[in-house]
Amino acid sequence: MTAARELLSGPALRVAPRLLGAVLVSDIGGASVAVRITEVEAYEGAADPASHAFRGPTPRTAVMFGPPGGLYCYFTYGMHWCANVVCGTDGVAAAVLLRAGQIVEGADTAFARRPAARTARELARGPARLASCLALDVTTNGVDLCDPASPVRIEGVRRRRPPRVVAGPRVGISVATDRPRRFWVDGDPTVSTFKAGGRRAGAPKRP
DNA sequence: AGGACGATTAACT
DNA sequence: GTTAATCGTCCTC
Repeated sequence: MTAARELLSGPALRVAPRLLGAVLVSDIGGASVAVRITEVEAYEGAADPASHAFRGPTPRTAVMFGPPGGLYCYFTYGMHWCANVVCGTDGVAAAVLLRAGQIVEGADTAFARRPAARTARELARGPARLASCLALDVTTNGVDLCDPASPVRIEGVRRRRPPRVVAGPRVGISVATDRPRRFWVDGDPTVSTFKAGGRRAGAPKRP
């Protein structure tokens, strides 16, 4: 196994903070776009009711049950794609959702793919925005991020989490809030706005 | 075969 | 602060 894949293998809670600062590179449609990851979320498999893999493997979640280093892309809300890095080993479904990042290469292409973006910092601020900047969709589902021949690759995965990492609750999730599973680079302007527990910013749910 | 809903975003008031 | 857009997936007949 390659060193990079080794670093991507293991429980999502351990791999997730490691991805902060790593760079995802996409070579699609003749253009190269790269994003430095600034915000992620950990999704475990059977033990995590918020995970797509919670109810066992399906055609959609097959990649999540595959080898670590895979790219799991899924379609949501009838219009958006989001992307995960698969990290589970031995048939255990686990993945890290890529929530936000800073475009470090191919900004012109990213702007062309995201006409609504007015500034560079909002290009990849949010999981669906990040995916669209890199043209991640059904055609990239399951690609091996550790294969130099892949159209999408990951570089610079660290052995330990970088400095200034903060943890908190996942976004858009109202179950399994027992512990923080979202990690981001503190103070980074590309990190998405915080929305806890399945509702928009505001007071926590009261019984 | 039918229907509810979502790991979201953009555009509103 | 609120809400529409829009459709694949999965659960329930």
